[in-house]
Amino acid sequence: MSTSRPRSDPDRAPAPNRGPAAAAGNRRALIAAAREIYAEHGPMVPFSAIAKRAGVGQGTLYRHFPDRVALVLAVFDENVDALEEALREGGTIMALLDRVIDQASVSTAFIRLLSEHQHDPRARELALRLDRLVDLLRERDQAAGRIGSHVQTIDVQLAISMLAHELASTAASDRATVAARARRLFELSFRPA
Amino acid sequence: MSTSRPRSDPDRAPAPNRGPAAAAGNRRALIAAAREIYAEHGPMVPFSAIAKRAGVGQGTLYRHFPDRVALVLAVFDENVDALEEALREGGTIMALLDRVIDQASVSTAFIRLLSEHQHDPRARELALRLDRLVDLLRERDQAAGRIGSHVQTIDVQLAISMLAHELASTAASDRATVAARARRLFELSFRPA
Amino acid sequence: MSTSRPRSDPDRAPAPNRGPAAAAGNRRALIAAAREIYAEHGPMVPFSAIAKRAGVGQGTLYRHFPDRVALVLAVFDENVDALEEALREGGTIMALLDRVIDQASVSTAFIRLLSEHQHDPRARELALRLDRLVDLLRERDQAAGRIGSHVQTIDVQLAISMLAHELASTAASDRATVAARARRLFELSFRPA
Amino acid sequence: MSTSRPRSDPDRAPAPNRGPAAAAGNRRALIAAAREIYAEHGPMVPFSAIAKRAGVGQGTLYRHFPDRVALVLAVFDENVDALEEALREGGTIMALLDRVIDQASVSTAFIRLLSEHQHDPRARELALRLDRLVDLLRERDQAAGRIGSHVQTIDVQLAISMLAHELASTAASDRATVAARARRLFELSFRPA
DNA sequence: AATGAATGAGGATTCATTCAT
DNA sequence: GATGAATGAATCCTCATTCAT
Repeated sequence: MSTSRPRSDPDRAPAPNRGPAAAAGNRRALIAAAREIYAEHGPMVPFSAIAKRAGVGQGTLYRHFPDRVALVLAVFDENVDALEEALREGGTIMALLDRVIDQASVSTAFIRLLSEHQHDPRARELALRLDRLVDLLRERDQAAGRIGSHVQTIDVQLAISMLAHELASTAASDRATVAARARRLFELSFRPA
Repeated sequence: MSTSRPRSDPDRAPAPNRGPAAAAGNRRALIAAAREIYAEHGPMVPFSAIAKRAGVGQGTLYRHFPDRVALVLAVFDENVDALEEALREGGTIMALLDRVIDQASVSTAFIRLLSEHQHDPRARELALRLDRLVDLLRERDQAAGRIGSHVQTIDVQLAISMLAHELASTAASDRATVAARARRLFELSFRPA
Repeated sequence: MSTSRPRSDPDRAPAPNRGPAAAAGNRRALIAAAREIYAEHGPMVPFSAIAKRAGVGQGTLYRHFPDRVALVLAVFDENVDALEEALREGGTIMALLDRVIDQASVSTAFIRLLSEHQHDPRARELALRLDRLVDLLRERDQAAGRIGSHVQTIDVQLAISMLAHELASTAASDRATVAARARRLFELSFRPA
Repeated sequence: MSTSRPRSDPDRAPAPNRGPAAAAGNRRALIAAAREIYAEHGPMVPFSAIAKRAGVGQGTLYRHFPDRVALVLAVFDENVDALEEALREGGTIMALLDRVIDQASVSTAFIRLLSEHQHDPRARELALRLDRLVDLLRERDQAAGRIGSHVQTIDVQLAISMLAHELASTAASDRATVAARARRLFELSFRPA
């Protein structure tokens, strides 16, 4: 019956909410919120839940990310940044798989997105970045004899995709076990003859 | 306040199919419709779309299948029947994977169901039937030296699950290619050392 | 998945279900089922629940009672028979109230019906029978000095109606208490000055 | 499969009323609409009818009142405010009954609610407010000799409840007559010995 | 005369998206 | 720039009623 309107979710630090500085902060908060929400509830959460978790209004969410695609891409974009940074020097295919496993919820959201919006140029571009990274790692692994010469880039991409999908539909409690099993299967697939 | 709820205009087109004979036909039609719809649109289609495709009313769908779980299970149940029949004599793990590929859409709907309703006894029971079949094939393959002794039943189950998930989110036009690639990966995983 | 169709609710004796003898039996079973169902679940139960409870098909229910009105009237008709029989000789207004209390669920269903279908001639006729009984009792009570001369037939009817309504919306566990309180209020209203 | 659910055609008629100012107005409009609708059609009207009457969308109704309980309570809450204000000084039990009669439709909706959601704390709390008012009036009436010492608070509550129920199921045209009759019955019940 | 399957309108509810403030 | 209220289409599900068998 109260007529007063609390502005933000109480369990989140109150942020300055105007001006360009705040705008950047909101963007970051939204991406962080999306990570959390996707990890907790999977990719089917109401879009509005992300705004609430970020402590901003719905309008703000839409201002920064015109649709779900834009948001998921922004989230995954950061992941690819991190992957590139971490793996460019000395990384391996199996280390990449391990990362995918660690980031299961985000990976999944992105993989789902890719299958649903294969033709969205924003998605293509991000997928391409990932492809280039995979390509680099594969060549290096093969040169070092860590994986067989039969392995092609597309095989690794497929492994990543299957892994992400599988983890997406695995109960949190079983994820570690499933991840280990799946990892081993692909290790066998990739091993040198 | 009204206790009675009049629902429909009495002078409508006459309904053509009643009685227990039609009921069995409707049941079959609904399962067939579910197959088609799942193949075309994935497992998230409105429940009512299945009724429409089957050419029956919503109520008929609910009469036969009180919820989505019941329907998917009925559909997949038939698949397991067929799998058992086809593979009991002389079947192999890879032949089973090939079947899963052929039945991708149904397999997927079922695999999804399993992850969302892990504790539903109806789902458990059907999963168990599949497990037993996998177990049989694995033992036979190992005895014949077709797959390595490192392969466990759970590995095959995982392969099936990943395959189904992957195909579920693959555009129809790419499915054959993806299926072949994935199949090869698992063949390598399972090959004898 | 079973295709066999059990014909009747298992917790009810199987009745011969064809022919004129069965027809009368079904009619009685339906009325009895309605009593039970109304007592347990109030007047809002699905009509079909009554058929199920009676162990007959939906069609049979509709054959005997074209609508809810017809059924409720049939049920209450029996009650009025009993009331007349019990009270014609030596009955009193307060004894009538006591009966209404005992038959709370049926009384309620009827009272509700009356307010919703005031103009249905079948309902009018039954209401009239009740009115005549009330009238008889009131006159006798007044002649004996058991109730005041200010009491009119309509006052008693109103008391019955209010009592029935109230009990209809009282949790089963509180009904006895409420009934006793209400009874006392009307006793005071009716007492001779 | 689709993760996003596009809902509405983007080129539609522009919506006129947004923002917190309109929100308060809408809330008031919804409560007013509920009053009207309940008066006209009783408490069983589709929830959506209230939204339509208020001239707002369904979502707006649900935003303000997550369920029927919340709405009815909001409506009746205002009534209790008014009752307290009007009767705190110099009010009597019979004046309270008169008010209940005037507000029959709302009283009914609330009384029904109480019986169906006896354990909802929101309902309890409001019921308690009413109880306290009844208690105050009863004591005062007894001190002034306007009602008998046999009258207890629960008797008055019961009278209110029965009155409300009765009026709920009385055709509008008969309500005044019925109300007067019922009022008199309770006056007699309460009068000093 | 009985059966129970079929029907579909309609109520409850959710959420993607827009936009006045 | 931010806010969050408003919107209504769409989905789920229930049941009164009909009617083929």
